[in-house]
Amino acid sequence: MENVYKILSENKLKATPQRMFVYSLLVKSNKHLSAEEIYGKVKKSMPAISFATVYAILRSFKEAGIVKELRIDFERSFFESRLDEHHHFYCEKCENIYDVDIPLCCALENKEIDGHKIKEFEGYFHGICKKCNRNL
Amino acid sequence: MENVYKILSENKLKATPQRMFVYSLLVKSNKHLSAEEIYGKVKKSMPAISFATVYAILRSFKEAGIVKELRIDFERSFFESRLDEHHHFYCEKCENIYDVDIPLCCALENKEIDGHKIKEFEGYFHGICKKCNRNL
DNA sequence: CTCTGTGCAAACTCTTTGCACTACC
DNA sequence: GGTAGTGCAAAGAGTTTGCACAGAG
Repeated sequence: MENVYKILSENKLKATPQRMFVYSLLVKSNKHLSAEEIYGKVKKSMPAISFATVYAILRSFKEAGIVKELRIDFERSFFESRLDEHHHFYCEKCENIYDVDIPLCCALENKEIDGHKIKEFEGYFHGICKKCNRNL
Repeated sequence: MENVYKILSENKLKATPQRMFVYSLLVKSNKHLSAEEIYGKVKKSMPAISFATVYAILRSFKEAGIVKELRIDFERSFFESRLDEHHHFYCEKCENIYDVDIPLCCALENKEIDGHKIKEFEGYFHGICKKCNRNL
């Protein structure tokens, strides 16, 4: 995980054990984790950690631009370490979030829409996932 | 507004003055309103209304499928009465939300992605709007 | 007349803040 | 050593709930 150390340092983030752990989690799990899930996982290794710290860490990551916050669910935020453009599918049955890797190109030709300058784009699909469809 | 009465009734929603008012608001303003904005506007005409009622009304509308809830902002939900597929642009400067009416077709060919069945799709753009760009 | 909707206050969830202590750099 | 990060408890924002009363059908 000296790689994690490097990423944090390069982004001017003090590489504390807590931060290293949280960032590794996000990279390894390669999924969308909620603050609560992160807290739960970190707590196993570092029982003293608090929710406030988890939130502080996630915020610092977000500000440094090394994680993204998603509001797919109406109740809580999810965080992911993937930074490249991709989209999300939310299954209304199992409530899982899947990455969607197709290009939704058409709109982004010149990074502009109705004169507004686009910095980011995310597509959000909503429906029933493959697995749940089979089990119907 | 006898039209509003009809829409509510058709959707098995008791047409109370509060509901008629809230629904008219959403249709007329033709924008994305937060619960707080709605509450503020309704209160002018019906000072006795409470937040709980606004939320109850919005929830009933959502369940009946006559409004949609958007989570564009990380802090609060917005509600809109437009039901057709369209997308949203969020300006990080003025925090305004603009409708985007281009088709983001490619993905939706057969209403399916990676085997997952798509019911809804929304594209979310994030950047600096035309107006704010001019004022930079 | 009945049953759903409304209004109020209090509860709940997720997230943030203030402050003292700790530990990276 | 100095400053930024951590841990704790308490506060804050948005939203929901429980319950009694009111009013739409």
